[in-house]
Amino acid sequence: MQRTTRPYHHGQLREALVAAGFDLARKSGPDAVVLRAVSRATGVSHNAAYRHFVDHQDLLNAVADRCMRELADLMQRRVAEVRVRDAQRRARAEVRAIGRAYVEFALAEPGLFRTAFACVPVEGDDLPVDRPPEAAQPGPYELLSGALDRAVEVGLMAAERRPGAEYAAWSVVHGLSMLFVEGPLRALPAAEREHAIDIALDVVARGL
Amino acid sequence: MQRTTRPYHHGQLREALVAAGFDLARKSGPDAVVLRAVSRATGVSHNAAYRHFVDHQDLLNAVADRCMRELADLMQRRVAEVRVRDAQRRARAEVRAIGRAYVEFALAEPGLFRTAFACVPVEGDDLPVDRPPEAAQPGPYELLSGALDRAVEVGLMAAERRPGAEYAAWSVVHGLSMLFVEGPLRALPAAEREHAIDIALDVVARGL
DNA sequence: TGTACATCAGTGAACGCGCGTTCACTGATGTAC
DNA sequence: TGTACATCAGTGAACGCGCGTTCACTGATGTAC
Repeated sequence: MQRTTRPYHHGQLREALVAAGFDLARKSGPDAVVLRAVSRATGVSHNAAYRHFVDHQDLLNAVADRCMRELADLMQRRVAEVRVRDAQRRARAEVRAIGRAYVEFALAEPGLFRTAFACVPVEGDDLPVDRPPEAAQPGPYELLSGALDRAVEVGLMAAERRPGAEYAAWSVVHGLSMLFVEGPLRALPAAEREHAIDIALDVVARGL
Repeated sequence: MQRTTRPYHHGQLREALVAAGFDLARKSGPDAVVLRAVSRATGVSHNAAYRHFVDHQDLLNAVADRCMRELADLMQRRVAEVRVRDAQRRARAEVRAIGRAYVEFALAEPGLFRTAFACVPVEGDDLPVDRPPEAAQPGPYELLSGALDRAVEVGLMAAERRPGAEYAAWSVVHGLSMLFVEGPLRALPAAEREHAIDIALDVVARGL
């Protein structure tokens, strides 16, 4: 791939720009994902990007999408690691793994986490145009909903408790993440932080 | 106060600048609280502010403090409105009022809410220097902790559940606020949103 | 009561920065004949 | 197989913007004598 003399036509410029934006987001959060810096990092003039994105916002959306996908990937990986036989205990472990993965991601990759939520297309809104390939992959919300559905199927959770449960679960992990990543709890010692996360997840698990 | 010819010395410039910043924050969030706009709104040259703040950051901190105080005020007002005799039910209603007030504030004043958390001094960190007058007033965290303490005193909540309970409660309301104010749920219809809030608060109440 | 003077609280012009965006352009590529 | 030409994907210079911050300054105020 890496040639000594880069050809005039890059060939994968869009992907390269998004990747560069992703790196910038990881290091410094959403505000660092600016057109000029992204072009600079890709080694391309700063308006080449306009061949692939209509806008700065358009680029930021693409980067945010990738951050969101990264979060979903971690959640799926953590769910796949669950090694429990008993169906009910398994369902419980999976929901918990999803919640923990959410917070784990936020703490391990604050820049990506903040970028993922910096400029998301609104949930449930009709997507702008055709984007079937990546829309097919389940996002964090779908993963959580699926896990809760399984908890009901398996008898772990009462069916009448199911509607709206995802909002409660999502809120706790999102709140924990925000408070620890960029909120007033960001300086809490790691041990105390882990304890707080455990307690919060317990409370929700008990409430559901 | 309002004289036709403003005297050269403003007299209350610091307060006036913070007030202008507060208005800007209310309308357009933390990013709108910039030195020049604040000075402009106050009718003063854009570096007069340097007589009262060392920095742009310093000004933003002062505005954020005021936003946080506004949030705490609403919480206190909502708690004061609770009209329940029975001690246990009262404690429960107060905790709930605090949680609801938090989300209510975020939804009614998204700009102030975001500003309050845009650049908060870290919780538990030793405050920069001498600021005894406003440090005396209880912040949102203190109000919540107090309400939970009362729930234990009154026998509503088991004492062994108390440690860390504020993290769980805070996380839910903060998560709800973030998801609805600037997160992926910001376009949820109001009715569904209220329902989601109720359910999430129920879940936590049951879990505690 | 008057006055010199230090100090405080503003002003106005200017600097440099990085940004998004637009313009006219050039180099590379694909395709119809 | 060759060639004209439309189209695509980059370049480089420039514009205008608003910002934070600094500089030398001036007007107002308080205080020692």
